[in-house]
Amino acid sequence: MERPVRVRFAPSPTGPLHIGGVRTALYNYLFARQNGGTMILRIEDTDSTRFVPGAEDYINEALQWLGIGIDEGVREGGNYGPYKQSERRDIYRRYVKQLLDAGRAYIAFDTPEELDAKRQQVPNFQYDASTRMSMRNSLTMSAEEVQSLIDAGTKHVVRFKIEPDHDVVVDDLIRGRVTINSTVLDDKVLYKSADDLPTYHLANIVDDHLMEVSHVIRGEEWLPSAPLHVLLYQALGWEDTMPQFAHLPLLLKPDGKGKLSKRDGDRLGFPVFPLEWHDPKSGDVSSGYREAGYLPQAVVNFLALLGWNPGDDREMFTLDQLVKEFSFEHCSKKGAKFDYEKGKWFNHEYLMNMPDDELATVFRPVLAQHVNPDDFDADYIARAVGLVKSRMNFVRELWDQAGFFFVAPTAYAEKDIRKRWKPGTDELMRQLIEVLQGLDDFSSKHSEDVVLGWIKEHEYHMGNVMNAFRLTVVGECRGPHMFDITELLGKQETIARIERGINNITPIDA
RNA sequence: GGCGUUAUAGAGUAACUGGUCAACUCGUCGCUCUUUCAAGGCGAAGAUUACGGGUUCGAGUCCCGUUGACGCUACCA
Repeated sequence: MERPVRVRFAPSPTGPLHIGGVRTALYNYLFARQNGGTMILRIEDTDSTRFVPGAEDYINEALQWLGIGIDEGVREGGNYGPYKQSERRDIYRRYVKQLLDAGRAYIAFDTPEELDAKRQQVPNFQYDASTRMSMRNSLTMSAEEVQSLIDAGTKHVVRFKIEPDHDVVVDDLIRGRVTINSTVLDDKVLYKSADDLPTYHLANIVDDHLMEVSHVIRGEEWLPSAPLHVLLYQALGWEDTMPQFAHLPLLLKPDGKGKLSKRDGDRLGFPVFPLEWHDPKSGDVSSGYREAGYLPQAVVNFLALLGWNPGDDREMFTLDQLVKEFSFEHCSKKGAKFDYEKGKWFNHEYLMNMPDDELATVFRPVLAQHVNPDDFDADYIARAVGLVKSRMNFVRELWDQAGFFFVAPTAYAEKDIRKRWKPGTDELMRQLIEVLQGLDDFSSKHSEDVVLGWIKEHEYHMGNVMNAFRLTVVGECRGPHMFDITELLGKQETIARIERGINNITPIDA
């Protein structure tokens, strides 16, 4: 009964991959890797009306960025292709015919308009055993009549014929045994007339069977249709190899109610997509985690913990560690409100723990927006970044914190001038230049000793001197340890900045 | 409306098959370090475990009911 583990992530190319979809992909990947199994990427493009160009590439790029590797798919190939549903029409037709021949499905001629009208006049109308005999279908018409309509090119769909009053059981790896009575299920359309393609339900079951999928790991929104899928497996005679199901809790809006959506990102100011997305139709741009300065490891770690836990207090995990630790037993059943603040914290942690030279590499593109990075030594950039990394959550914020290492201040914070630059401060700074000028060793430790000694000797006010000093060098009163800054800047540049400050800063009367 | 899922501090989660003051992280607030801003360290506030019954010596953990939330209810996935 033990089958090789084969799982699939099966998104629709109807837009950018949603962050909730990313998590589903991640869990599939973790489970596959953990069991030495295969991760399949199947493109479910059976809704031709919602197809969005570029969406498929986006999915591939996003998964790649996050390190979620695919073993079989449109790009990767494999022995179970094609991996795009629109290229599997003939396969689906074969099984629709099988169902039709076996009397498990039937042809229906009711138009969408007729169905709408029916739903208008009959409250809670459902196309099922109780109503199907009053509709226009192959169950209520003669074979000749049906054939002639088909020959005349009349649009029609194929519906699954559900026998009422059967308890359908779904054994879910996360939720346990779920039982639904077949009476509440409707005769789902399996094959659409509109675009000559199957619906999700049929395509899904056929593909999962043919691709020998062992575990279906998907969002909770599919739980209500899982019984239908079980019935389909039975009708097709595939019950013995039916995959095991695991329905994941949904990602909810951080504040209010409902599923996390694209709009929440716009409204609350955080990305809900892994990568930036330019909508080809509307031209709208949606922000992405990558562009916002997130590290893929941080996004993966953050997402993994939304709906799963290791069973203890640990929360920092690499992808490989997650592969080892993941389990359905520790998946939560409750929808998780999207906690963006915690996401920021994860990114902060990852950034903090990154070696300075690596951080400098990620920072380079941001730096290039302001100066030419080649004008600076790689080591210089790394050290500058290392000094400020504790005070940011995103790579782009590195410029706000470390910009003064690359461009001398041209403006000075008014608030700080008001507080720290009094009449006479310029004279103090001239003396400071003298002191610094005399230093042969400009290291942080040594210059600190000397300058502090000088301040004590003259009984100057420590805060006033140091902050005025900082003002000339940084442009405002914030940043890392003062002498770490001057060590990196060097003697010449430090003194030049003090001089510039003396010439450009004038006291503001309170 | 129907069906299903679900319910532990503001948020994410712990608490093995019922047994010490319900734990951890994020966030919030305070203190500390410091020449500044962070980080770090220390600490605080915050939960009658949705509500109501029951079983039991004992229930967040078991049973019944109620309510809320979420999902599905398309020729969308």
